[in-house]
Amino acid sequence: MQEHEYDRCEEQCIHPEVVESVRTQMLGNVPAEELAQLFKVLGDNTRIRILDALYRSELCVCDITALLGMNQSAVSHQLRVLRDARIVKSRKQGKNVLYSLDDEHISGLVRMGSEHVRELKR
Amino acid sequence: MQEHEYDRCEEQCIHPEVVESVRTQMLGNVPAEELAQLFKVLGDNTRIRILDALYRSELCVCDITALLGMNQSAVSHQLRVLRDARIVKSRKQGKNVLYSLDDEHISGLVRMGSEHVRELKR
DNA sequence: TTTATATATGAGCGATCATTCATATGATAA
DNA sequence: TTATCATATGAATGATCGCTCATATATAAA
Repeated sequence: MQEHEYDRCEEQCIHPEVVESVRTQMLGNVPAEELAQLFKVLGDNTRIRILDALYRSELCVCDITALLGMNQSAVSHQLRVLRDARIVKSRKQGKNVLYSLDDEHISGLVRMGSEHVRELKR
Repeated sequence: MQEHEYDRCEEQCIHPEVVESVRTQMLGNVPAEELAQLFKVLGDNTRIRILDALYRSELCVCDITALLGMNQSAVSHQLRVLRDARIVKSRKQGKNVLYSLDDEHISGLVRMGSEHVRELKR
């Protein structure tokens, strides 16, 4: 018996059956990467504050800039990241560009995340 | 009338009433930062794959290492990040350390995020 | 005890990213 | 047209972050 070999972590890991079973159930590489990418976009303080604001109302860039108290260029750069991820959408109105949330899943994610954060406090 | 001043974007922004109303509703700085921090932790391919695996079964470090096909040190470093964020918990069993999800909100977030990603495909 | 194995961790490196500055674009007003 | 204003964007920079390598700790077996 080469049970010695089967127990080596480097090659076979400790629980080969469990590992094989989990492997067949797991997300593919592409969906996992896309999911990570979505969370990465949500994982920034400035972008969260923008989404929190847009959750309350459609806003133009300079309203957002005033709300966050930061540089207009920085806000526009982050809006572009959110737009590219199709988390927000925009429409033009005269000289202004009005932004709003693009998807109801996003407010759901923010709400559920907030709940988790609140839980941790206790 | 100094409407000129009130319309300047730099100081007053375009829609002062909307901005004031939104400002009173928004998350405080601390909760917003905590929320961003949570999403930041979820926003990495390796960590998403670990959570996806742990969602299926409690696993020891070397099972996870085998599943992801990567270096044990890298896995341990990411497990520490997840543990610090209280997204996973661990228990010792002999020489092994078994990891599992710490909170039901996390699987909810992953499920909702996956839905969003799936929506975008269409 | 000594040896082997599972996991954790610090330092260093390269890559990514958020912000700033300067400037470009696009639209309105004069 | 020209001037002004709202927004977008490229380049540069400093900070953050994930991975690797080496090593430390801890448990179990010999």
